[in-house]
Amino acid sequence: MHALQTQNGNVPSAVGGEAGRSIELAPGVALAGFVMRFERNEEVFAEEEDADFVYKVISGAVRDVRILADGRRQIGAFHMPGDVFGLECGEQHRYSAEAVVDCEIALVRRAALERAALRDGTTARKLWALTAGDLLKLQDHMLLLARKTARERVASFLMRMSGRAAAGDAFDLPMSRLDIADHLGLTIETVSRAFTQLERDHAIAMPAARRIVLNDRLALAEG
Amino acid sequence: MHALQTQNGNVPSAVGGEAGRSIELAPGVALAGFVMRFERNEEVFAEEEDADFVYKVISGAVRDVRILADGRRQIGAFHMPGDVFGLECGEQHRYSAEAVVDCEIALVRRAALERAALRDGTTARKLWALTAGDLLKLQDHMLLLARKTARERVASFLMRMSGRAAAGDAFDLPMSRLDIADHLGLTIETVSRAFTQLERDHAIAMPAARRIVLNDRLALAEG
DNA sequence: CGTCCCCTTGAGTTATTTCAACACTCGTGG
DNA sequence: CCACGAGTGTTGAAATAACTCAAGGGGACG
Repeated sequence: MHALQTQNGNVPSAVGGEAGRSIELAPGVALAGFVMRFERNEEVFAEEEDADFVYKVISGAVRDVRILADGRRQIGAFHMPGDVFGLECGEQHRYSAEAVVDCEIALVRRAALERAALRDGTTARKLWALTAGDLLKLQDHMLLLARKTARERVASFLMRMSGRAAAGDAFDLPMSRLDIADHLGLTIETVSRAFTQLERDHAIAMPAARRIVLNDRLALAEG
Repeated sequence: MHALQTQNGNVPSAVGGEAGRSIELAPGVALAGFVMRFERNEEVFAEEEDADFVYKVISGAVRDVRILADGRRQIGAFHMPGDVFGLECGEQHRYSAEAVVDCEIALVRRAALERAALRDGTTARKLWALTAGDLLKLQDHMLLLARKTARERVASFLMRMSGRAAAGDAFDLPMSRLDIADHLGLTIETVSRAFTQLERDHAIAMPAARRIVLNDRLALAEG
């Protein structure tokens, strides 16, 4: 089975004891689970795989990926530390999830979560709130994909990835230009040019390709 | 308050008795509600409005709309008869909903639904399933917006709107080319050209601008 | 030191948008 | 009955944003 044996033959190492470490999936919703390490580019779960677990990023970053028949790739979202992902209402995952960099990820059995939700209305509501939160984020992203220019898409992306970083703060992007392009519906070249252009316009500084310093005026470029 | 008094001063007419008509929101989840008529282009609810009701299309069609500061418009989804919409986890609607054509829409008080869900785990799960279903649809739409060509977007859209109609069947689109464009992230001209092109290639026939007859080969154009 | 991977940049191409004109339908009112 | 205007859809021509193809730079690592 997958969580203990990935398709590429790796055996991700369990950390913190297989048994009963408490994982907080939402405020006030903590269940027994365990933590595993995943290497850069390792698959956390695959499309069509049974959704037996729910996941939470402890450290690192995760992308979820879907592929069109002819190879076109789309990254639906990046999951950062603290984010819960892979929570499905149906029986199977509809997309695959991969570690962007080396990760620690907590796993909770979905069956346990479902039981808790069925017993307790408050837990059920928080579960629903998780899915509803994903929906809200996706709605914003849809607007970005449908109506924003390349420059605006990259600016919006940087604003989101900066998290609580203020103007003047530096932060690191864990993902490659290709990942960003596949998330924003662009090509790597267009993403690269947008970065260059934002830097030229003093909306950001780039001490390194993946290290970003924000300027106030980036917010204006968001559209 | 909105459901009884819309922003444009109209008073939508209640139908079937204000009190206690039973509305089925999901299989096995039926609550007391009432039915109202909305005219073409009338607002069902507004962005930022308190989400006091959950809605179900009885007849007609509804679009949900979000507007960017500079006027760019995006239609997140069309809701057809049988679809539930406007179900929020938070307190406010994040987008507005408008009648595409004259509609009959059932309303259920959200408070009643929340109470039912809190009491009964099965109801809570079905509520969650509704939101999760919206999320799945939106994920497909995201892929369309991010990675498909204009022709593929229109073909995919027609496949979805055709519902159970088979090749050779005709069906009517309730919405304008502008609505379609704003749903697919295109301009009206590009949408119009894609229709013309699909007809020229015998993927569809168009007895009228909004009346479509499918051909098998439309599926190939989907991408 | 060489190789691989990732990122950037330039030049030419293309899909889509923009701007403009025109056709069609449907009410309304003369 | 016809003229008129508003709303909607189609088409053409020019402009442009993003893509494709191609080359080269730089860091990490064996």
